[in-house]
Amino acid sequence: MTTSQPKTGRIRAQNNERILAAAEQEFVLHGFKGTSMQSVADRAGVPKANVHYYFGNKATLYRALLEHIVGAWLNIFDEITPDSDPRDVLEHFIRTKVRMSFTHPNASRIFAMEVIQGAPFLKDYLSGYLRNWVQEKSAIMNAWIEQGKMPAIDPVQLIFMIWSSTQHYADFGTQILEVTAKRRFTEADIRQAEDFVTGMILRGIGLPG
Amino acid sequence: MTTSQPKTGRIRAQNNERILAAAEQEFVLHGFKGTSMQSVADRAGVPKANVHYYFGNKATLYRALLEHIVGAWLNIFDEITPDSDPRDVLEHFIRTKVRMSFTHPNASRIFAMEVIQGAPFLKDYLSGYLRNWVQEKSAIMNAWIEQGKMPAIDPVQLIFMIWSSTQHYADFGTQILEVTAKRRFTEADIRQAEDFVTGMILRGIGLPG
DNA sequence: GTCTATATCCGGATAGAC
DNA sequence: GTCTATCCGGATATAGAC
Repeated sequence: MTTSQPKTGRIRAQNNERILAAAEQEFVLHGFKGTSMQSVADRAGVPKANVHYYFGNKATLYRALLEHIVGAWLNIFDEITPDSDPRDVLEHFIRTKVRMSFTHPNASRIFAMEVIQGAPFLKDYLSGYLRNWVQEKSAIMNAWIEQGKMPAIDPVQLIFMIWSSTQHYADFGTQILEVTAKRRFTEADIRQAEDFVTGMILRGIGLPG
Repeated sequence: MTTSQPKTGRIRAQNNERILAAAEQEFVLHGFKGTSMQSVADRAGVPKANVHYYFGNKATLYRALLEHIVGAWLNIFDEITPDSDPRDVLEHFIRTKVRMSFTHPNASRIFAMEVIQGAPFLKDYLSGYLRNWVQEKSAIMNAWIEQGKMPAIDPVQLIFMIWSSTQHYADFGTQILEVTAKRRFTEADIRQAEDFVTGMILRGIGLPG
């Protein structure tokens, strides 16, 4: 027979996905050290040896996951230019980040745990790419301020505040659910969070809608 | 002195402290599952068996640490009354929380990791004490709003935003240091963060200084 | 490519000497 | 009260059958 097995890596790609998805769950629940390859394999529905076959070892699997997450992150680090309207750009950025916190909470959580533990795998990313990104965006915001399109607000502090208040809905989602006595979030909850954070920050800057 | 050995548990109290301090470091760095009793013992400078002698098992040690942290937390959950001035109370609360993030970052980090992982040890605390606390404070803020002392802002969302933007300096301290290319935080950094967060939130509410 | 069986090591917990 | 020696379950990783 030519073969009943697709010669290319269709099964491979499928297993790769299954393992990464399972790893995401396990790493969120138990952290890097606390996660066992066996639990990842069980959740993915494959033998443990296959996880090693696909990813070699635990550190490589974890790194692959982080890269996957950071990669998706960078896509919403959209194009802001000095000619943009501050209110439009910031509102779009905030709403996107809030929504992502609700739709992809585990990505945010794994990133948060990595940073809380001292970013042993992501130090280079933080001091390299991310630092550069912050400097670029800060420069643009300072241009806005000089052009009188926005009051004088420290751009770096502003970026930290946007990150923290938006990611909170992912990282502390458990706390929010418990405190508000909900079982899960609805579309209305997402809208409410979006509106609240957007409103607070734009008024805080001095750019009310 | 009559004896060179204190007869009471002075050594015991001392060892207790050393072990708890070591545990705090280890749990922050490696999480609950990832922390070994051996590493805690090594950091505390005592044999591993002594950690078991003092705390029985890992879960009990971890619980003792969480209680210690949450206990310190509750003290700044100060007395807010309907007669208080919103601006004064909120400013005091925000400044205190920002400062605590810089002075006791590990407490915040352990709490954050616990919540991110689904709060397996703290669910009762979140759905019990903390939910109640949020309801109380929300009721007071709603009273302020009815009295016209403050614009109509959702108190629950406001509390989440204060938590997130203040704790960020502890939980994501590593990221902030890397992005700003600093080795550690100074008193000036703390003041700047305090002023920024206080200003943003008070203006966001509609209560500028 | 896939999975079973296993080598090797580490972690939690305790027994028992001092 | 303190610490050494040890038990045992479980984890990473791999060898080798299929």
